[in-house]
Amino acid sequence: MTAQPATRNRGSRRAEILDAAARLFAARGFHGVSIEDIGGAVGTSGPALYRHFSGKEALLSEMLLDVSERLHASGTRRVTEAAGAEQALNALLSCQIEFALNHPALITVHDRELDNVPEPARRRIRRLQRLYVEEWVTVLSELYPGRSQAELRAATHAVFGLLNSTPHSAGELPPAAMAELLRGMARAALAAPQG
Amino acid sequence: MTAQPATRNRGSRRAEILDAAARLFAARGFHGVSIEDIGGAVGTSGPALYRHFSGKEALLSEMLLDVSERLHASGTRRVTEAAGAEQALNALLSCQIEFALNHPALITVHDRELDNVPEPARRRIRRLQRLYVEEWVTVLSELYPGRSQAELRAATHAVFGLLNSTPHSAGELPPAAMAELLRGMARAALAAPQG
DNA sequence: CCGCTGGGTTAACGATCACTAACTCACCGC
DNA sequence: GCGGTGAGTTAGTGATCGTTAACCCAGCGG
Repeated sequence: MTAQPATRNRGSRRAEILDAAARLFAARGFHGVSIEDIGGAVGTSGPALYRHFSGKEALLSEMLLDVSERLHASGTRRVTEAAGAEQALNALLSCQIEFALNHPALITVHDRELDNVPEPARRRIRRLQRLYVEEWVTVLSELYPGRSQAELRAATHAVFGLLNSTPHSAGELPPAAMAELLRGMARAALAAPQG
Repeated sequence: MTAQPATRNRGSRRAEILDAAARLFAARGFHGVSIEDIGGAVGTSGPALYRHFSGKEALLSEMLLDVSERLHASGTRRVTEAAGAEQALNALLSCQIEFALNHPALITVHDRELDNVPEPARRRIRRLQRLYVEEWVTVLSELYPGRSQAELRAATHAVFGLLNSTPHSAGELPPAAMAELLRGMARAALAAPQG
């Protein structure tokens, strides 16, 4: 429980706080978690957080901005590296599945607490989310021409819901099996004949 | 806006409050909504709610219990009426899709706010949710023998996530098209070859 | 006309919360 | 040794919240 008291590497405390806060926010919601709860989860008590973050909302803002940026950035990178739409879709699926399996709390907070983020950051997060969705839609419309953008957008959100179900079925299957199950279900769902 | 002041049919006020509270809880979370917010949404102000509910947690309890009961009851009814596993799955899908399209706020609250429900009611709600999932698993294991219960349970949660994505893609498609899209995606996802 | 009941009001109370203030102290370059 | 800085502490403050109390009043059965 007691961390090494000396020689903490830089910024590791911030990351530790963000991690604990993500778990608490996912479990009880932003307003259901107090500053003291977060402090207690990292071994300090209460207002010590203000040495690292300017406030509770700033903490949430940074958390969601980081998630949106990581998803969007890794999505873009893997898509441009891919040869063809088929491989691009596989890359996007891998990204999202890996994230959903390794960071279920962040995934949960990411699509629940956006409107507790104050305005300057909210717009940036929403923009990154929109760009990420459009990345999926672009790949899918190349892979399945003849289907409308609206339909593909709805299908993308549906696949996100499917993949992000991991917090609800934690422990049912070993992670590798879960990853393959989700990948197969997502691919089949996207390839389903429309209407 | 102004409801007829006299001759309210019995209990309509309770339903009105539950409806407004569901929308608010879905938008801002249980702890992000105050009693005054809920009162204001139904035209009264503040503590008038205590004429209809014993408290804020009781309101949430009744809301989630009602949702769980409706899902489980209609699921059971439609499954026993169905001839064969194929039709049973279709019935379950219809139930869940209709509910997800017509009551997105209730769906959202139902899988977010369970642990804000006090203990006596929480166990009942969890039990109903578990029975509902087992209903799906039973039908699916008849339809796809050779797949483990754990895999089918994870697949069921994944399909719930897919179907309950409606709050995220509201307005992308007309409701009928959305229903057919979701049905097709869910069926394909469930029929996907495993691992 | 009276009294009851259902549903509403405002005022107040105690708890909790985010945040600030004032202080402490280990560590580190010089 | 010594000042400075990063990171923690406790005490306190103002706001907000859930809940209760006390009061009000339309409608109605007798």
